[in-house]
Amino acid sequence: MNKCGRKKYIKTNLRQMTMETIESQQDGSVSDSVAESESAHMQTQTGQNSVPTLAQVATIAEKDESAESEGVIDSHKRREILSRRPSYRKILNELSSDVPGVPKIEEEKSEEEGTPPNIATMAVPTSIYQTSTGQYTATGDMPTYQIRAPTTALPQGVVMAASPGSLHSPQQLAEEATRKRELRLMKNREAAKECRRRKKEYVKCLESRVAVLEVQNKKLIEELETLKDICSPKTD
DNA sequence: CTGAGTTCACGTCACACGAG
DNA sequence: CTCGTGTGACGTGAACTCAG
Repeated sequence: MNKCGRKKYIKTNLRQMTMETIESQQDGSVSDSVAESESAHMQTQTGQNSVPTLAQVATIAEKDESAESEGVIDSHKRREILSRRPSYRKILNELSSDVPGVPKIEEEKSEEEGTPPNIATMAVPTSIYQTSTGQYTATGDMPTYQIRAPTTALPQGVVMAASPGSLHSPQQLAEEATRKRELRLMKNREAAKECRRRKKEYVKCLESRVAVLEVQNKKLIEELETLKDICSPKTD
């Protein structure tokens, strides 16, 4: 518990710092160009994933003090700023159109398994699911939509759609609402997993691109030095 | 060994955005 | 306009590392 508290403290402050950086970058001119957005986006990414150094943490602590004196900063405003950035997939796909070496992130859905596309999100989970209300396994206290859903490729929403005419009593309506919510949560769960996978892929792509560009840069510098040597007058 | 710090993966919520 | 999807943000737990 304390662990988490501390961790949250650091994480939250780091995030805040990152956001402040973004805000200061975009200050006055909310970026409408892709390039600007990209840089801001990248900062967030690295900010989120990198480890704060001691100095950073110290800075964070200082910032936190001032932040406390200011009170709670409008998180909605930050959200707005952050959410206007293009998704990393868009960025990468734009990059890939410019740079041939950069692969696109497509909705391949691991086609090597040869599974129909609509099965991907529907793969009936055999592992334990965790919800905010507790845990339930595939064999245990499963949500109704999983129990009833046959293992077909049909989306569960379709499978479980109750005939509209049969939903009259408040209880049935409540059940339907719960079922819809569970379904949405399950889909979102899967979507989040897929999203993280793509994000990792995206980061790897960027890292490899950096490596390539560094090599390229090094070569160009060497070439420049060589040319300088050739062109420079050999007096002395 | 233990506590603190870090990293990673996950589930959920909120929201933007595109399709119909 | 509504709905479904993608993704950033957030909170959490587990696993790992490391200094004392």
